[in-house]
Amino acid sequence: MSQVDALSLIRRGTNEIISEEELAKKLASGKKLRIKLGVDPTAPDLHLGHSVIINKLKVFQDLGHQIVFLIGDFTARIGDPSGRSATRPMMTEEQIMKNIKTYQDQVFKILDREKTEVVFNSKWLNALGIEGLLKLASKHTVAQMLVRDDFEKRFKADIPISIVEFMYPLLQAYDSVALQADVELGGNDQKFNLLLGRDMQRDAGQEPQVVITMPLLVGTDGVKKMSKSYNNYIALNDKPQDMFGKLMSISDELMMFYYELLTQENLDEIKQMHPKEAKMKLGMIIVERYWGKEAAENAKNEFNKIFANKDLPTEIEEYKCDKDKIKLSELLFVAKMVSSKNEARRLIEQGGAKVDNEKVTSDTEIEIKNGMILQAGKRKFKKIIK
RNA sequence: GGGGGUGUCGCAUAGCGGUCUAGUGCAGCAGACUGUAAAUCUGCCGGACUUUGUCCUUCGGUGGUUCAAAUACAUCCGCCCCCA
Repeated sequence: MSQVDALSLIRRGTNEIISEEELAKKLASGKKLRIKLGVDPTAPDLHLGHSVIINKLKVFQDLGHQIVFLIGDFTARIGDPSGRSATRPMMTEEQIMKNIKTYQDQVFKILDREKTEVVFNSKWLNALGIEGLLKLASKHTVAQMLVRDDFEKRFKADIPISIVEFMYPLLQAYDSVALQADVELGGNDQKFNLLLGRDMQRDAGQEPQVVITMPLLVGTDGVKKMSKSYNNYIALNDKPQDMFGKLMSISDELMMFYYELLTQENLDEIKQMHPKEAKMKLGMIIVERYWGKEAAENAKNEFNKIFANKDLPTEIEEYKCDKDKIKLSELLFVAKMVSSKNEARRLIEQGGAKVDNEKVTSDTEIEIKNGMILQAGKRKFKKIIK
């Protein structure tokens, strides 16, 4: 592949490349470049938002460069006290190890494991010691840190910023030095930290890394960035059907962004399609990527079955009930279809509860029949067995 | 170390002795409409029950004042600002 092609492939969907000339130069050197992505294993799973960057790593990997997947086990252990919430409880070693495992499982659905270098930043950060840390800190000023947009906003709004948060960018930048990264990828919100890596590498006498930022993927609500804490995310290990269903629930407008950031499809062609068809196709592409073609087909068929034809799902979770008669609200509650009996009563009053596809609008005692189907809202089903 | 603020239902805000389970917005849930879209509209949105009413539990923690406290007081904790 020519260098120009490679560059345009890399450029696709990116937010910013700092700088393109440097990247072109690095590519031209013919050297196998070291491409860094750092992730703190603070959440148990990755979602489509993360996958935007991982897909970009894949592009580099296919071009023959060395992917360095950095797991921030050290930084996770300290616990990033993000935003206004009080200090987050530190994560236990056990949690971190578990998260690391799932992270790897998910990342290697996209990347080639054999060709990926996995590193842990505790290796050099533990060795750094207080002296090393202070040395890093001494080269940077509070004013520099406050340049960072979110720090500045929070500072002005009198929202606390912990000292540890100030240290974070330093540690992340130091990771780049330790790894001698040629390129580092990150979300748009990481720009400051990534740039700091350049400075620190320069100080250390290294050639500064090229920084590539990717736009943040907007969550399924269509407003906020995709994040577990906003509960607007599609996890990479979501079941095929959930994944498909969540993708179908996004707005048409958002769908185009997803196409742009998550696929290689020709956007003009997609615009010609009926929105529903286009969304179906998107669902297929994404689900197939993580679960295979067969699972994707099944997810699509199941979707049509339940929502378009209003049929029952093929597989329904069972709940064993040993009573003969039970109040409907009670049953909904004990079968864990609602979180409280009041919620069950509300559901019933509003016509969201169905027994064997018959709407039940009063909370009466019902007879338990083996194999009867209980439905709460549009998407929750349980089969009651005796 | 001194001074001044502030802490309310998932989030943001209102309430500043009884009418407070607490108003509003966002989020969430259900229904209608649909393409399970989105937008819109309607209802709900602490828990329990012998359910049109009753009881229990919330306004950072604790303790007291009062017939009565989210509201006033004391104290502790967290956070912010100013001075040093």
